[in-house]
Parts: sequence; structure tokens; C-alpha cells
Amino acid sequence: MTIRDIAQRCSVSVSTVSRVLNNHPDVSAANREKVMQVVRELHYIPNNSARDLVRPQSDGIGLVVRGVGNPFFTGVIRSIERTIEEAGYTMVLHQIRSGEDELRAGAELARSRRLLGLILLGGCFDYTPEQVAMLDVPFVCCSYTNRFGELSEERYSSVSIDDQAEAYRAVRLLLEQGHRNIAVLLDSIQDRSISQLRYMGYCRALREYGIQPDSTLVGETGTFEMSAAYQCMTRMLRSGRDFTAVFAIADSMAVAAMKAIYDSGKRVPEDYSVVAIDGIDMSAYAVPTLTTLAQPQEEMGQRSVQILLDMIEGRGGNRHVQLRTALRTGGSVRPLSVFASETM
Amino acid sequence: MTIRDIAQRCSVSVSTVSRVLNNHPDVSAANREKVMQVVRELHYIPNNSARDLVRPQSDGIGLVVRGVGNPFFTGVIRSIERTIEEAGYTMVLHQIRSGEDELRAGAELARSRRLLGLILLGGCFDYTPEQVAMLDVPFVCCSYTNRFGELSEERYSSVSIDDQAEAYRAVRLLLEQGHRNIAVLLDSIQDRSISQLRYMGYCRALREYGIQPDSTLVGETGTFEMSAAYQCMTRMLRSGRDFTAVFAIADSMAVAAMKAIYDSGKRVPEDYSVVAIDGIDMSAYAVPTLTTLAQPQEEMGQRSVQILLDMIEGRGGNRHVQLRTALRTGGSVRPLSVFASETM
DNA sequence: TTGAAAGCGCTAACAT
DNA sequence: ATGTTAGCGCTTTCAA
Repeated sequence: MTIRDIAQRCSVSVSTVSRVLNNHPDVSAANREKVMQVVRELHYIPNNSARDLVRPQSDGIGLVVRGVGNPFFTGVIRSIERTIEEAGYTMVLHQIRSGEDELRAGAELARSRRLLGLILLGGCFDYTPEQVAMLDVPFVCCSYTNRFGELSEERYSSVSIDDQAEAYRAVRLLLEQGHRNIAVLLDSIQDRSISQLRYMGYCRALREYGIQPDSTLVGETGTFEMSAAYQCMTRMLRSGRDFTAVFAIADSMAVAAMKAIYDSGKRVPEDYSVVAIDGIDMSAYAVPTLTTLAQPQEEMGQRSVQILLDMIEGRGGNRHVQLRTALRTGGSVRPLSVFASETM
Repeated sequence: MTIRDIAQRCSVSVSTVSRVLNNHPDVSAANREKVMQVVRELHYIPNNSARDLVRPQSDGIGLVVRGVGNPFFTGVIRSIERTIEEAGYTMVLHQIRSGEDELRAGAELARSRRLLGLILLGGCFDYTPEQVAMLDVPFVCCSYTNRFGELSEERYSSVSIDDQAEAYRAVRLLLEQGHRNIAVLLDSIQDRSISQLRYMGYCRALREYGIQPDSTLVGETGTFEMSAAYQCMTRMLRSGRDFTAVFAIADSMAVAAMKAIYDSGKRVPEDYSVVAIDGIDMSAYAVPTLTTLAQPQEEMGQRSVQILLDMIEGRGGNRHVQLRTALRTGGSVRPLSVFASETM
């Protein structure tokens, strides 16, 4: 069923049908009504591929999201969507799985839908100039920035936190409370991404306190699944390795870790202090509330859209914005008592 | 940049370029190499709209998901994706927001991408035959079924739990432990959807025990947000209305409710028992672990795909599968002691 | 106000 | 092995 079928049924030309469908003014009321009627009757649905193909440009802004169920993203996505709509544009959301290349996916999306620009959410940290050249629309990396690739700053925009510095700050929180044996829970030490950066911050904080990072205190889960963090934490607790605090690079991991601690008969924060980075909803409802450095999800989304629109509307070029986290104090951290430290 | 540009640069015809791009065998090695080179050099990206337009049919199966951050869906989506891939098809994921019409969105997607079929995840419960007529491909409703619309069973397929019966079962769990004053936490009493059905199951269980549902024990949050459930629970606790147990229609609500109880100085399950329906990851890491009727996410996805493929491959027509939940016993329920009930 | 026709970028006959 | 060409379904000039 195409626009031609409608046209024939109505004994008008396809252009008339097209005009009706697109709310163009210059159609007689009679024809308009006739077309509408048949459209409803026949349940005509337009083919958007054909529309996209012929439309010179859309008002669409693409949002390429890596990882379907990431709870941190949902807040950011909402913020991005709202900001885009308020500015009078349309958001086109495209999810990709972890294995896919977001640059490629974004490039295809932008071309197929004739988008004005792209926001990449949760991408990877090592683009090359080669890869970026695929994109012929402005784009901004949201929640991350290019730390490991050889890409000059003028070639892209980003809105992110300073992962290393924030991890440093989180671990200092523990150090300042007297903790010295601090375990870390992360996805992978060398993922050339968030895990790696936050791990570097962890190491830096320790070294500053004269502590040599100890590999037996590093829990690599290999994924961001809560079950993996739970198992990893359980293993570390059973290993007999002494520690009094845990730094998790993500809230979700921290929540699972707290549960592992609880199930092993210990308490947070009495036996173990826990801090993390992210500030997702869930961790505010953990018992005790997780103490975490909350990323400004709302602002992250807004700023990303603003930068992109500035470029689209010719107000400016590539920019890099670094946002700070906000300490959300929960009940998962407490000072290491003298007694506790003596028994270590 | 189009396929023509590539062709010109290579001094070959567009068909040769197309053949290379689509891995057709009958191209000379020299030409193939030449084309590939230029494609890389110029960072050519094909226009998928044009491809979709011309391709007679794809191997794509559409998955229309309502609600971006719903944690219950992520497990189902993963299962659907795996099953589709294993069967040699391709999943095309399309997220819509709560306000949108999933039937319309599905119909547009199916037409534009020439999909073979559609799976609707988390849609609404009241389709009319009119609406369904938009779809000219087979489809299955995953996780819900048409309870409120006047749509005959042969017109669509579904895989779901019996929401009313499962809610009934959950509330009986509490009743059998001696609880009589049972609060319910839900989105809306009349959403013509899951909230309403589960509420009906709640009422039926109460009545069977000779208890008249009491509106002061109904917490309507108006959303599935955890914050709303938290606030609602806090309000009910402060209201002074006596109750010893809570039935939440979703795990996420239950987790927030448990936190509200904890923050009000009470304990789960000592002071309040809590049960829910869903079985999402998060609630397994709550303290105490939430006792819940877990929906079989994995199986739900698999069965949905199977039914759809049966229709696509001509093995069968519309079918309706009702799955049972599995009781995941946590630590959030305990018998109401004689003492406790006497003090009420 | 309406219709005829060109063409968006691509694939797949069909011809060579 | 390669090129020519006819569309896919739609929007939009341009003429009438």
C-alpha cells in the first residue's frame, strides 16, 4: 500500500495525496477530506525510508547510546530528550550493543535520516582521526572524552567528568577517614575507558598517601553486571585479604558489593566503608544509602545539546566541558576507628 | 557522497561499486580492491534509507519497547535479541516514550524497514481491531495481553503472565502468614494496564479472606519512579493507618518502599512484610532480599520470538502463551506474630 | 487548486 | 566481469 494506491482510490494525483499528508494548505477541502477518509479506511502508513530519502534535511538530532540497560544513562537520556524538544528539534534515539562501533552506527544514522548532528552516549575513549572522518555532522561525546586515542581537541566536542580526578577524590574520602587498605571494584584495569581512568585515580590517591597499590585488592569483574560485582566481592571477602573499605567505580557495583558484605555477615559501614561514582537512583534506595560522587546527569544532557546546537546553528565550534560530581553523602562510609585499625 | 561519487573516482559503474559493497562474487579482484580503497579513503557510508527502499524484504524483526529505563525489560530484550540472532534473523530495536502509540510506531517501522514481524514489549492493554489493522506483519505482545480492548484472540499473539492471578498469589502469600492489613503500592488503579490488573488480583485475595479493600491502604504513585514510591510509602507510614504488610506491583517500587520503611525507623520484615512481582536484578541486592514473584524474563523473550518465527515461517497462526512466575524467596516476609497483631 | 515528472541513493535485473 | 537502466515510495518543483 503506497501513496499511489491512495491517489487512485481518490481519483487524484499522488501530489495531492502528499500535500494532504504533509498538511500543505493548497488543497481543496473536498479533496482533503476524501484523501483523509481513504487513508484511514485503508490504514495507510507512510514509508519513512522514502521520506528520508527525498527530504533535503530533517530537524533530527541523533542520540547513539551504547548499552541498553545502563541505569546511569536513563537520566541523561531524559535530559537530552527534553532539551532537544524544547529547542524545537527532534531526537532520534539509536541503541547499539557493547560490541558495535558507535561512530559507524552514528554515521549511518546521520546519513540515512539526514540528521543535523549527533550525541554519543557512553562511547569509547580511543577514537582515531580516521574513524571520526566518517562523520560529516557535528557531534558531541556525552559522559566521556577521548583520553586514549590520538584525536586533537578541535575535532570533536565532549561533556564529561574528569574520571581520574573524581576517582581520586572518592578514594581520598576514604583515606581521610583513616582507611588504608582499600579494595577497588572495576570492570577491567585496561579497558581504555572509564574503568581504567578511575583505576588510575584510585592508584594516585593511594600513592599520595604512601600506599603501594596492591593487586590482591583489585576486583576485576569483566562486566558491569551486578552479579559479577557480587561474586567478586564475595571472593575478596573470603580470600582473607584485609581491607576496611571499598571503592567501586560504579554505583551498581557498589550496591552489589554492599549486599555481598551483608550476606557474609559483615556490616556497612561498621565493618566496611563503601564509596562509588555515579549517583544513580537505585543507590539512593540501598540500605544504607550509598555515599557516592553523583554525576550531574541533568546538566550533562543539557550541556551536550547546547554545544551541539551551537555548532548546528553556527554559533560556535567544538568545545569541551568538564563537569564536577556532587558528593551525595549516604551512610556507607565511616571513620576507621583506632581499634579496628589496630586489629588489622 | 554517494555510490556514484565512488563509481566516478574508480572509473567503474555504480553497479560494480554496489556489488563490492554487498560482497557479490562477480567482481574482478582489481576492481574490488580499487573500490574498497576509495571507499575507505573517502569515508563513504551507505544510505540505509535508500537500501531499505529498494530491498524487497529484510531479515529484520522489529522490537518496539515502551519506556526507556525499565529494568524489567532489559533482561527480556537480551533474551529476545539472542533468540532472534540464533535463528539467523536481525533485531531492529525501537524505543518509544510512554506517550507514543506503539502500534503506529511499529507499523511505520515495519513498513520503512520492510520487517518480517514485530514484537511489542510493554505496550498497552486495550487495542481495538481498528488499530491493529495498521499492521500488515505478524506481531506478538510480550509481557502483556489485550485485557481491556475488544480484540479477538485470533487477531494477535501474546506471551505474558496472568497479572491478576499472580497478584492474587502474591497477596495470598501475605494473608497466609497472618497479615490482614495489607497496603498496596501501584501506579494507577485504572490504567487499563498492569497496575489495574494486579490491583484486581489484590482485591480478590482480600475478599476471599473476608476483607473489604480499603482505599486508605492504596498507594497510587502515578508513575513507576522509585522516588514516587518512596514518597508514597513515607506518607502512608506517617498517616497512622495500621498495616503490617505491603504488596507492591513492581519490584522497583518495593525496593523504594523498603527504604522508606527503614528510614522511618521501622524494619523489614520485623515491622512490615513486603512482596512484589517482577524479579528484576536490583531487588535481589536489596537488604533484605525482596521476596517476589519473578517473571520468567528469559523464557518470555524466547517464546515471543518462537511464536513470531512460527508465523513468519508459516508454521502456525496467532497463539497466546501464559507463563507462570517463580517465587523468589527473599527475606522481606515473615509471619505476623500473635503479639504484633494484638497490638494493632 | 491540481497534475506530471524529476530525482533522492541504492539494488538488481538485463544486456553486453 | 561489467555497464545500463528501471524502479523502490516519496516530496517537490514546474506547468497548467
